[in-house]
Amino acid sequence: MENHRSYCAINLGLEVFGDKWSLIIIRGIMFEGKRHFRELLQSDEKIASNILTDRLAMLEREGIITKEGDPEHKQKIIYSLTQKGIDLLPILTQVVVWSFKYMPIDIEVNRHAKMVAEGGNEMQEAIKQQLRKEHLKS
Amino acid sequence: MENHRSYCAINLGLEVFGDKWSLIIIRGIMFEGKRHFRELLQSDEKIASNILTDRLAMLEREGIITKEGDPEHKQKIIYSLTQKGIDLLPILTQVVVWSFKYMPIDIEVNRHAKMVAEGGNEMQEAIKQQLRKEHLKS
DNA sequence: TGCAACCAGTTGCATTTTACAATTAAACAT
DNA sequence: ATGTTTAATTGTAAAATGCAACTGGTTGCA
Repeated sequence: MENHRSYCAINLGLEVFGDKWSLIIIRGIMFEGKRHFRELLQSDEKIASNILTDRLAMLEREGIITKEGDPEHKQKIIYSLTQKGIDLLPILTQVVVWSFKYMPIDIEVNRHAKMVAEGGNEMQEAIKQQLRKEHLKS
Repeated sequence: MENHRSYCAINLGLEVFGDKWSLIIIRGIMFEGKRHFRELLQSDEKIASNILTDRLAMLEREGIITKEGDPEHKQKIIYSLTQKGIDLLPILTQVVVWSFKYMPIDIEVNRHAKMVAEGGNEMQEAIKQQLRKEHLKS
């Protein structure tokens, strides 16, 4: 049996990704095409390798990502999003929209984010479809 | 000068509300009509009073809430959302939508959340308008 | 075959944050 | 006057995070 702080919808979501790193990792996989540990380690925010290990395990446990060996490179591991992970896109998108309105955004650094934020629902659906193609094996 | 981990839009948002408590507090003010310290302390998730104090100060510093003395009760303090705080509604809404799809939601506990999640854009606009009326003095 | 570089972590330890419980000072109600 | 309510504060233990070094295997290349 799992132990939740409460069964409020907002809380249940926050229990999974309500921390400083989880959505940063999802961003890397979702928007920056990162699929390997080493790539995710290289973010501007400088996540520590033990924290990255911990969060990847948690995200896998929660069914948001999957891991598998890279058939081309026996020492590499490929991280993929599940549908549950892909469905975090609307949350990420709204974070971007809010930050564009209120935070000191570097427009150059956030070209792609700006596109997502301004692209509306059709842009999101296009991205989701692309992600399904690249991440879901079925 | 502020010290940001990075100037990525997603990161800048997470630096403000990317933790286990900030959005729980916003939820209390936004959806449960809580305006006093004591009310916010009474959530199901049982936030500790020192953490609540800390987060309220942070949210005020970030311009997401304001505090003012209650004219009716000199020992009470009223917490209000700013427009920046009200604009967190779409993020909260998407968290609710995601949790309804993937987490073990207690439907009874989340009647209001379900309404928000299913209400679409017009529902959100109605809520925003109501919040502006109750929280913004202008 | 030998060797350096690469990969996904792991380990140990210091620092920071959070949790928990008790306490406080001012304001208020009776 | 006295007890209650309010928004906190304080002290301390526990947990999470940050940091740097290290590991055991893999790969590319000479």
